[in-house]
Amino acid sequence: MCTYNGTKLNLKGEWSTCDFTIHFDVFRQELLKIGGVHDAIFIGCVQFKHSTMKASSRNKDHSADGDGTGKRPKRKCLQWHPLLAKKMLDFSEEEEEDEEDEDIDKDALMSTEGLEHEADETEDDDSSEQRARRPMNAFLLFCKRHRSLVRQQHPRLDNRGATKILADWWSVLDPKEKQKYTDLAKEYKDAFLKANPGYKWCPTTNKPLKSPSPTVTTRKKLWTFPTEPAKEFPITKRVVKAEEMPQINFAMADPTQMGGLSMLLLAGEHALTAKEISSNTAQSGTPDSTKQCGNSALFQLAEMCSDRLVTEGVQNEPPTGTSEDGHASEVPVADPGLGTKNDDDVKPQDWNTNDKSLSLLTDTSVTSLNKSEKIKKKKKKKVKLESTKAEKHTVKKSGKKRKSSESDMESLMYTIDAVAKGDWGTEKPSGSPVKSGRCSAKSTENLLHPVSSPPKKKMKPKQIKLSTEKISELNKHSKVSDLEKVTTSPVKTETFSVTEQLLSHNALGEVKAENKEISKKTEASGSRKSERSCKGALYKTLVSEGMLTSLRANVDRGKKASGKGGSSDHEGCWKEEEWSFSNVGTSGTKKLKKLKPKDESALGLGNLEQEFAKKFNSLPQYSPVTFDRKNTTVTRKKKKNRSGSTEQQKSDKAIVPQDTNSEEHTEKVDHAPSVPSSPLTAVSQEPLIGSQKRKARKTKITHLIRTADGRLSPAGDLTKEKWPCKQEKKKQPLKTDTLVSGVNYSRSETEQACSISPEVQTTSAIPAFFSLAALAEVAAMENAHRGQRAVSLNRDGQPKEMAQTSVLISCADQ
DNA sequence: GGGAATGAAAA
DNA sequence: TTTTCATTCCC
Repeated sequence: MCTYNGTKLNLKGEWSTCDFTIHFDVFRQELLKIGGVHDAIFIGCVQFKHSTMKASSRNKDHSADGDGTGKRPKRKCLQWHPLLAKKMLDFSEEEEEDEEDEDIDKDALMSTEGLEHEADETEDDDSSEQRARRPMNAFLLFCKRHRSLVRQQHPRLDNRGATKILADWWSVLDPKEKQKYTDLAKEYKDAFLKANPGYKWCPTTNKPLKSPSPTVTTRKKLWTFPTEPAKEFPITKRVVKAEEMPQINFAMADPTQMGGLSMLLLAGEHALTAKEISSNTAQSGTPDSTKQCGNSALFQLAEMCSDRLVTEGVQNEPPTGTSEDGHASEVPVADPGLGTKNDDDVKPQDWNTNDKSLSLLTDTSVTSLNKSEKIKKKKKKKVKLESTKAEKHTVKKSGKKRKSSESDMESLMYTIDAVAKGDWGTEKPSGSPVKSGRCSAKSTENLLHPVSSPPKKKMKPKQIKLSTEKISELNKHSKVSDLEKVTTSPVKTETFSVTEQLLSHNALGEVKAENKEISKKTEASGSRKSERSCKGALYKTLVSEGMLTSLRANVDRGKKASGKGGSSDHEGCWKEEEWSFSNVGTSGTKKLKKLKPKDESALGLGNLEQEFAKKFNSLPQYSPVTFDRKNTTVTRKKKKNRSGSTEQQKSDKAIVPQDTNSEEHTEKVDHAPSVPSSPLTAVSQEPLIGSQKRKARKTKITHLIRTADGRLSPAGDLTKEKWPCKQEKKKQPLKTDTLVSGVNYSRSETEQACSISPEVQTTSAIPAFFSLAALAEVAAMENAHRGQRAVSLNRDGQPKEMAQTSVLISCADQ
């Protein structure tokens, strides 16, 4: 939640989870210090959250009552991504180098808590919300990878049922295959632990502590920096501040949360360095930090924005006098130094710096007051309530904003709000219902953005305005204009074009129309929007992206749903969803849609993240058919107790349709040679683990199990039978069945790229890729044209680059 | 917000 | 041995 001049914005992020409270003034100050880079980051952060998150701005009242209009925010905890580990490392390194510079900031910013947290490391028990999420275990990885398949196969099945099936599959899975998942899980875990040294799975019982300020949700920094010099710094100031302003908890975007953004940036950097460095340097005529190096346009933009903020931002006074002011004065507004730093190393450096700066801010900024975190549940509830309220109030706000010449911050806030809400678009004036724009997507979309209801609209138009204005203004303004022009305009167009293709025509059309209108309006209102325009453009793009993403998800869902209702699985089978990769650790942070084999760009990205993504993707994905058959034949016996019903369903349906599908898709999928012919081989001997026992206990109660002949028979005691069953399985060479259908769907990237079934392409593939690509482009802000062409032109069906970039960017999806 | 699964880690 | 929590998302 952001608090700005009494207005609170509630940002909920699916992937990011955290609800954080930001005091905007503080934030601004921080930005100034940092030199604006953070601004961009912040934006990005918001953006990423946006897709699933909805934010609403509303008046302070916490007391919202909730109505659970929408779905609850899915996660509260930050998700951990392997990439974070790396980032952490980088950060630490840099930090040491830069210590001097940062020391000051740290002192200023550091809060005692922050220190404590550092010591504690990521796991702050206090703020349960902020805790990094546990890395997924092997089974979860398996579930994640196969759930979609299960769901496709059994559209009517709810998640529970799907989970059961997955469990069945898992139980049947060949140990070797399992091992793959186990290994990856371990790898994730290791990386996670590395990143979060002190992490404890079970938060200490601290929870009971209720924070003094119940309502405020404080965000703690989740991640720990391995080497934190800063700890030593006194933070008294901060503390005082916090005390003074209990409400104002300032939390900057942290790397963890920013995952998406960071990715974005990284992608941008990469792209830039790879292709455009020369051009950029030429363009960036500005003496400032940006030039020399091939900073990404995004950064430049950020800086520019920050500068303006500095000048203009002064207008907005921090409501409460905080130490920040002093700091602000102390620190040069836009610190060239930072810029230079960033500039020096194009890729990694920028990244690191950004992270670093962010991290600093976060650490320091995080206020302790609210430490006592509420239990997640409570928080969630709160969030919901708040969000709902926010929505309600949204209208008011919008009205306000437009009227007065808002400060940049306001505009920013609006934008954020809009983004958070997911209002991309439809612009209708606040009063009018949004429907038209969203209509197409809406059916499904509701699921994703339940909260966002009517009020959303506002933001979007505004953003659009900004973008348009920006462009125009840029033209006027000499400074950044060149750069921006290049970057922004293309971005815009790009977005739209992409959008059009992907999105429903209606929505697009409306959007465009709105844009035009908005642009007009904007011009009229005019004035200082240039900076905003920059932001706006960025936001807009982001928003668009988010929209695309959400739409895509919705579409998929819709298809599924439709599939459920009537048609069988054709649609669903083996769609992109199946292919989609979500970072294991991150949960939602990114989805890797088909990775293209080897893209240059991809290579650039090739960080841990990619590696992990690849690994995850490379995990064998087994055809449901295989399982089904197996289950029907072999497994049945085994399964004994377990959900007989589910199995039955499974077995019944699956085989026929699935086969067709599977075969169709077989093309794209490669049969992993390495993989044993039948992944499903019975698990020979696993000792029962706790969970198994637990399961056994439950199941013990009795379930119907299928016999080999397909009859249902009462299951015996699970524990006892379990072994025998498995043994049988094993021995019974399922292989015949399995082998036939038992194609192991492990999709190698190359394969995916090369062979994509026509269905896939037509149905789902396109939209997803484009959106991702578009976003990437935007992020880079570099040559929109470059990315586009590459993507669009790329023939294989899906632009490889796009895919990769998409992965990075589309954290929010779903 | 519960639930459905498995599993790792902690209590 | 039992809890927590990681994933997903319908109910």
